[in-house]
Amino acid sequence: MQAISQSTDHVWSGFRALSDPLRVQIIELLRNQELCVCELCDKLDVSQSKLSFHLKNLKDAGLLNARQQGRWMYYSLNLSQFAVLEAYLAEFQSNIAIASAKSCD
Amino acid sequence: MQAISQSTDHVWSGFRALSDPLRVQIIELLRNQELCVCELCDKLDVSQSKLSFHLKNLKDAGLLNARQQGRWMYYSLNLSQFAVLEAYLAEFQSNIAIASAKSCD
DNA sequence: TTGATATATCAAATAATTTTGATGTAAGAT
DNA sequence: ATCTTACATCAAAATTATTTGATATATCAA
Repeated sequence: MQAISQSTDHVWSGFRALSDPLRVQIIELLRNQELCVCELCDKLDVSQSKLSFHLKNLKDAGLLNARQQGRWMYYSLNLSQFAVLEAYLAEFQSNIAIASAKSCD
Repeated sequence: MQAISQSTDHVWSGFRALSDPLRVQIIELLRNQELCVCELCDKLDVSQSKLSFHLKNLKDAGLLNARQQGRWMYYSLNLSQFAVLEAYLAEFQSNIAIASAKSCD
C-alpha cells in the first residue's frame, strides 16, 4: 500500500471544500489577490453570514489563509494545500493498468 | 476573464464527486485496475445498492468509465477527467499576486 | 422455461449541509 | 464611554445527500 492510500481524509475533505459553486467563486476571486470579507461580500452579492460560513469551510480545509488587520479580515489562497490536492490527482495519471482485461467468471 | 472561469460547473461537480470517503476508496481501488461491482462490493464491504449509488455519482461526474460484459459491469478510471481537475488546481500555482498588500480603508 | 446471479433503481428514512436572521465581539472613531 | 463598522457565531429552518431495504431488469445456466 502506498503512503497516499493510508489517509485520504485530508484529500476528500479538501475536495469537499471545493465542491460548492460559491466556494469555487471565492477561490476564483482570490486567484490573484488577497481580499477582505467586505470586498468578497460585494463582489459575490451574498449575505455576510453566508460568506463567513463558506470562508470558514475553505479555511478549515486548509485552502485559505486569514490575516486580520484592524477591523478587517483578509483572505488569500494557501497554495500549498492546492498543491497537495493537485499532486493527489496527478498520481492517477501514472498508473499502470495491471489487469485491464480481468474477468469475473 | 479566463476560459477557466467561464464554466466552473464541471469543476465543482467533479470535486463534489471526490468529496466522500467511500468514493475516494473506490477510486483508490480502481487506481491500477478495472474492477467489477461485485469485486468492489467485497473489498469495500458495503451494500450493493449503496455502492451502486456512489458508482453512479462518480460516473456522472465523468470520473469513471463503465463497461458491461455479460452480467458484469466493469468500472475504471476516466483519467482525462482527473486531468481536467488537476489542471484546474495547477493553474492556481501560477498566479501573480497583483495586490498582495491591498488595504480596505 | 425456470431459476439464479449481477446490477440498477426507487421510495422512505436518516443524516449532513446550507441558508437565514439574530446576536455577539472586538476594533476604531467620535 | 458610546457608537459604528467588520466580522464571527449561533439556533432554527430549509435544502440536499446518503442509506436502507425492496423491487426491477437483464444475462446466463440448467
